[in-house]
Amino acid sequence: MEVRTRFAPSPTGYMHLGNLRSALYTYLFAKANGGKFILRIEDTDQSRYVPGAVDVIYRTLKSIGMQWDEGPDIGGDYGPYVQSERKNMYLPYAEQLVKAGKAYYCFCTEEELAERREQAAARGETFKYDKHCLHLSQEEIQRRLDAGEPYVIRQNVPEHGEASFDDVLYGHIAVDCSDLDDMILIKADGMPTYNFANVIDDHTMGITHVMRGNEYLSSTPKYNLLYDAFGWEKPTYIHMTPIMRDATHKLSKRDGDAYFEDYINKGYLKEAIVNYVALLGWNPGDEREFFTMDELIKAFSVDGMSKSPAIFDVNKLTWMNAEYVRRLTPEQFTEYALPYYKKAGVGAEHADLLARILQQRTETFAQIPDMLDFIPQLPDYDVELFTNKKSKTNPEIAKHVLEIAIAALDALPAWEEQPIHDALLGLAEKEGMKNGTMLWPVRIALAGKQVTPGGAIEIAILLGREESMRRLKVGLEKLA
RNA sequence: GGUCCCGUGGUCAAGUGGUUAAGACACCGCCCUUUCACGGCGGCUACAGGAGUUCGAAUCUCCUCGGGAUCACCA
Repeated sequence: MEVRTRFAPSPTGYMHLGNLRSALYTYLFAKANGGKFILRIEDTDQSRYVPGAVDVIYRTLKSIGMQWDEGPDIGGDYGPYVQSERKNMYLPYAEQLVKAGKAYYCFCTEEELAERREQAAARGETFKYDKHCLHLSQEEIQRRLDAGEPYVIRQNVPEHGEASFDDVLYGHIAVDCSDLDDMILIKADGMPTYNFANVIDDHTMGITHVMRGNEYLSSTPKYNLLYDAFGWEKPTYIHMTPIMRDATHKLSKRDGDAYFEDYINKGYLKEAIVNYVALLGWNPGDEREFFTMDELIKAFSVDGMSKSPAIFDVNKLTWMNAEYVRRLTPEQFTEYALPYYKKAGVGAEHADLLARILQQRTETFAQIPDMLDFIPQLPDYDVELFTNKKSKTNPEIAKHVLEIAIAALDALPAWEEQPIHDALLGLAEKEGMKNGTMLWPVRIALAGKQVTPGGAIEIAILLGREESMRRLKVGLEKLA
């Protein structure tokens, strides 16, 4: 039988990393088994409607290479794929259950329920619906229905016995039916509850493997009761762990860094995010850490999925992103970096050089403006910077170095890397000093900061002859 | 609170009765070096606790503790 999995997000306008990972595993599982990956939009809660939110889902999934085989935009044999367009499918199924005695009409109002719930709480008990309306006579039910009284349809959970299901990861999970509540299937407005809609949708769409968040672990036995009531074949269940912010909290929107978009905006590469997230809660069984989408499909297996939640470590994501950045071609690097050069006020005329010095030290592209901040304007720096033990420099030595460096550079016919390099290093040799002793003061004078991407020579090129000479002289003045 | 799930270093994790308990990130040190970074080498740190079963337990069982989920006419 062909494997069919589904990703069923609510359109909120953002792609939560936890959802992204669930979608990814769901996709990988389908593809690893030669199956189909279906996209279903769960938009029944119109109060949460966000314009354009569905497009965010489409765009994000597509951009990371997760193409669905059936979905709202491309159709398929099991449509419609938007839940709000399926809304009149559910009631008949519920009525079928009522006829079979597996569900029943309930006329208890929300107010009554709330009151009984309060009373139960006062006694320190957990409220459970008492099947009051199950015992209504056929005549009374019909009379109240005819009278147009509002009603819901509830699942009739057996009073005794066991409800259970088998999860690929968690194994056999069983609960006593007496612990289960008669959950509402159809609401007073005629719409299905999420739980019911899910069962119906998954079955009618031929979903063979239901992969979803861990939070459904405790309600799944009830779902299986429904499958049994219908006489349907149950899907295989695979419940997935959440991504955590720390040991006790899920990654949530309140943290401001729970969304895929957050990281894109911070200058992370989408491939790195996907790669990292894939490894949070799954491992390939070998030492590999870097995967393209195709490689993930080949390597993916449920065996590698973790049963315990994983804490999101931005440190490791950043490391992985840096690895991806280094693997870019210089041209690709420049393409990504360009907006950040602009932000820094740095032109792209030395793009090759910039890529050469920046690529090895860029963890996220958002770091670039800070790294280049000294280029548009010389920072106001302290002479203390000319002192460096390892390079064996101090203000006195620096003064001498700058004097001879200015003379030597001034005499250069061309402002190019090789001549500058030869001039400066030649000078160091002639003076009998370490290269560092020669180059430290020059770099400090050129950049006005202690840490720079690239060395004195690269910076001289980036600044150009005129600005470089000016800055060297400013440095000399500071030392006078 | 009831029910269910989870528990190997700071983090991700390998491990399925016999291992010096992998590896990666982070951290620390050294080397390289034109600062930083990259790169190379090395180091630190873990089986939640307790009973059992067994010749032998991170691995099996039970209890305790810790954490999470769920108990809606929300999805």
